[in-house]
Amino acid sequence: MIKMEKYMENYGSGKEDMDKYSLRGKVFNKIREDILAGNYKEKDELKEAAISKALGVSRTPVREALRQLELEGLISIIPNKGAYVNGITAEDIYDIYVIRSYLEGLCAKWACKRISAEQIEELEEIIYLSEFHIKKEHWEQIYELDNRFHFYLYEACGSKILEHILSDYHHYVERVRKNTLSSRERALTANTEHKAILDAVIHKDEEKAEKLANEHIFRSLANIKDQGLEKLMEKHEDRK
Amino acid sequence: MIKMEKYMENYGSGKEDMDKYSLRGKVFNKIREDILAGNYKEKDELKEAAISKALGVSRTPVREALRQLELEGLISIIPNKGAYVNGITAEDIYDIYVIRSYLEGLCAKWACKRISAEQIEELEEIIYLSEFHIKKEHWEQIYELDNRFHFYLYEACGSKILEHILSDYHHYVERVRKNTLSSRERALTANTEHKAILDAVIHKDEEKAEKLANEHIFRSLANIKDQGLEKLMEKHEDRK
DNA sequence: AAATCAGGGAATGTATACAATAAAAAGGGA
DNA sequence: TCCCTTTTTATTGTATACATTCCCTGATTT
Repeated sequence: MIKMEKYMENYGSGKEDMDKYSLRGKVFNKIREDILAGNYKEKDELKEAAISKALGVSRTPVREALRQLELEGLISIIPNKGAYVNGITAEDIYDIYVIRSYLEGLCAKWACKRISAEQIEELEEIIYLSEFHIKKEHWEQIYELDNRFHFYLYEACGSKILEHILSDYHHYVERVRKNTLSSRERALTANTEHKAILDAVIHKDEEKAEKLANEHIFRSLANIKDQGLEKLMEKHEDRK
Repeated sequence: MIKMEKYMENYGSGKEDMDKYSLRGKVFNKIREDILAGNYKEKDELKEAAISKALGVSRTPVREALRQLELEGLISIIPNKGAYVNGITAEDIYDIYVIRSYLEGLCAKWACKRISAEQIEELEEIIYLSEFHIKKEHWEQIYELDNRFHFYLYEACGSKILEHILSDYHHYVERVRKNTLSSRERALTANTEHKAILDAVIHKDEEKAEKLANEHIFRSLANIKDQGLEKLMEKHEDRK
C-alpha cells in the first residue's frame, strides 16, 4: 500500500523512482549510472553472468535491464553474441543540449496554452525556494529545485511525448548539470531565467517563452563549455 | 553465419530488423504493431501469461518485450501489478510531427556540415529512383524510398543522438505515413521537397536546409489533417 | 450495517535449468 | 605449413519452477 502511494506520486516523472524497488530497476540504474559516469569504455562487453555475479542476482533481471539499456541507446546488443557499451561522448552532451534548446523552447510555448493554475503556483514556489537556497549556497537543494522546475514545466506542456523525451535527455546530462550549478553566479542566473520563462508563460506570450527557454539551455551549454566539457565528464570517474 | 551477415547489413537501421530472429523481437514487434495499429484500447491490461500462451512462447521473452515497450512509452508497468497500454492518440501523432519538424530541420542543418560524398550520392539515387516509381505508382517502393531518404539524412547529420530519436519517431508514425503517401500528388510533392532539401544541404546552405526540412514535415502534417484526422486534431486543441 | 482482517487465488518478480548459437580450439589431410 | 572440418567451450536465448506481492472475497467483530 505504501509502496503504491509512493509510486503514484512519482508517476511519469522518470523511471528511476519507479524501479527503485525491483532488482531489475536496481541493475538498470547501476549499469546506466556506470555508463553515464564513464566507468565503462566504448565497446566494452557486458557479460550477463559477470554482472549478475557481481550484483548478487540471477541473470533474469540483468537481461531485462540490458534490453532496456539497448533501447535507450546506451548499449548495442548483437543477438547471440553480446552487449556492447556505446558510451557517452562530449559530442553527445553537446548534441543533447542543442536538441534540448529547441525542445525546451517548444515545451515553454505549449505550456503557455495548457498550463494550469496549480502548476503555475508550483513553479512559482520552486523559484521562490530557490532564491533562499542560493543565498545559503545549499547546492544539493538548488540542484533538486532546478530539476523540479524543468520537470514541472515538461508536465505543463501537456504533451506526453515531449515530456517523455525531455525527461530522458535531462537525466542523460545529469552528471554534467550537477557540476555546472555549483557556482552561486550560475545558480542565480539560472533562477532569474526560470523566472522570466515562467513570466512569459503566465502571460501566454508564446514567442517570448519559446525564445527565453531556448536561450536558457544555450546559456547552460555556454556555461558548460567555459568549464571544459571534457573535464566535467571525467570528474566522477574515480568514485567508488 | 548467414544470420550474422544479415544482421550486420541492417546494423543501426532500426530495431525491427535486428530483432527479427529472436522470440523476444517477434513478441516486441507484435505487441508494438498491435498498439500502433490501435488493436488495444487505452488502459488495457497486458497479462504476460495470456500473451505468451497466445504466441506460443514462454513468459521470459514476453517480459523482456514488455520492459522495452515501457521504455518506449507505449505501455506503463506498475510494479507487481501489471502492464497497461498507453495507446497512441491523435494528439501524440500531432505532437510527434511538430517535434519532428524542429528536429528534422536541425538534422538537415547539421548534415550541411557533416554529410559525405557517398551519402550525397546515395540520397540522389533515392530521389532519382523515386521519380520512376511515382510514375508507375508503385506505392510500396515509394514508401520504402521515402523511409530510406529520411534515415540516410538522419545518418548524415553525424549525431548518434539525433539519429536515434528521429528514427524512433519515424517508426512511431509509420502507420500514418503509409497512408498519406498513397496519392500520386503527395508522393510527387514529397519527392520534390526532398530534392530541394538535398540541394540546400549540398550547397551547405544551413539556414535554407533547416527551413525546408522544417516545412517538409509541416506539410506532411497538413496532408494528414486533410486526410481525415482533422476531426481528432481539433479535439487536441481544446484539451486541458 | 460498516469496518477490519485473514486467507486463497492470480499475477508478477526472480532464480535456475536446459537448448541453441557462435567463437575458439583441436584435429586431419593436402 | 596451410586450410578445412570437427569438437569443444563459453555465452546467449528460452522455458520452467519457485517466491513474492497484490487484490478480492468473505467471515468476524463492533
